[in-house]
Amino acid sequence: MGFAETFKALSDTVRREILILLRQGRMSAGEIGSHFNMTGATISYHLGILKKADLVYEQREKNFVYYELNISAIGEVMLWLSDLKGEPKDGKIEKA
Amino acid sequence: MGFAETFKALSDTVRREILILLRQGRMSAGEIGSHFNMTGATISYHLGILKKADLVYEQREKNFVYYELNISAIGEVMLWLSDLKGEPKDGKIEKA
DNA sequence: TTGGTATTTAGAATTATTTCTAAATACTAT
DNA sequence: ATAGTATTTAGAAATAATTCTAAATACCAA
Repeated sequence: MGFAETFKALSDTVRREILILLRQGRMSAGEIGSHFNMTGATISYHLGILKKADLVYEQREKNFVYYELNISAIGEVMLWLSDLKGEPKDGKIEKA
Repeated sequence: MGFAETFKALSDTVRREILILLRQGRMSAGEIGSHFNMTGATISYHLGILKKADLVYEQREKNFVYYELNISAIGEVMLWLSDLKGEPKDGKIEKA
């Protein structure tokens, strides 16, 4: 999975807003873009980063591309954080 | 708090490794640096970013600066993620 | 096929991030 | 006060990220 990619994806405000939009359900690239004051090319760039981070996946239908939240990837990030919060365990090896 | 700053801080591998080191308890800047193959100046730069993101706080003693995890900031990130996932915020679980 | 809509890719400009060296600051101890 | 240790700051170089315009791809409909 790669936490670097995942946290990097989450570190951009536009991308976090895209994820929040997708809480309501899947949405086409165009509809996502209509919520922002940026070109479709830029939105496509951000969607690509979210997809590479596995935070969303896409479904192609007709000539639309729909994006949807990948809940389980979010769960993995939460696990990493909860482990960070947890009590120190001797000898435990952590992956960054 | 600012999630942009927080996720940006978490998006760098060195900084995530620093946080994992700090699970064991507070550590001076120098000791943190000794775990990495980078100059003290670079470590200081990363510590500054973690501090601005509120992920760590510092305690000055003698001529050492100790850094410590800020657990509650990690909790806030987890809340944001759990909200994205659509989980109930309390223990309240609604059943039909 | 031709044209239209949806989306992505390529390339370039701008800005941000990471890292270093060198210098500065802060504190300790003699 | 002087020297020594710990850490940060400043400035510069290299790399990465974000955004745009223009062009390309993909798919549908007549």
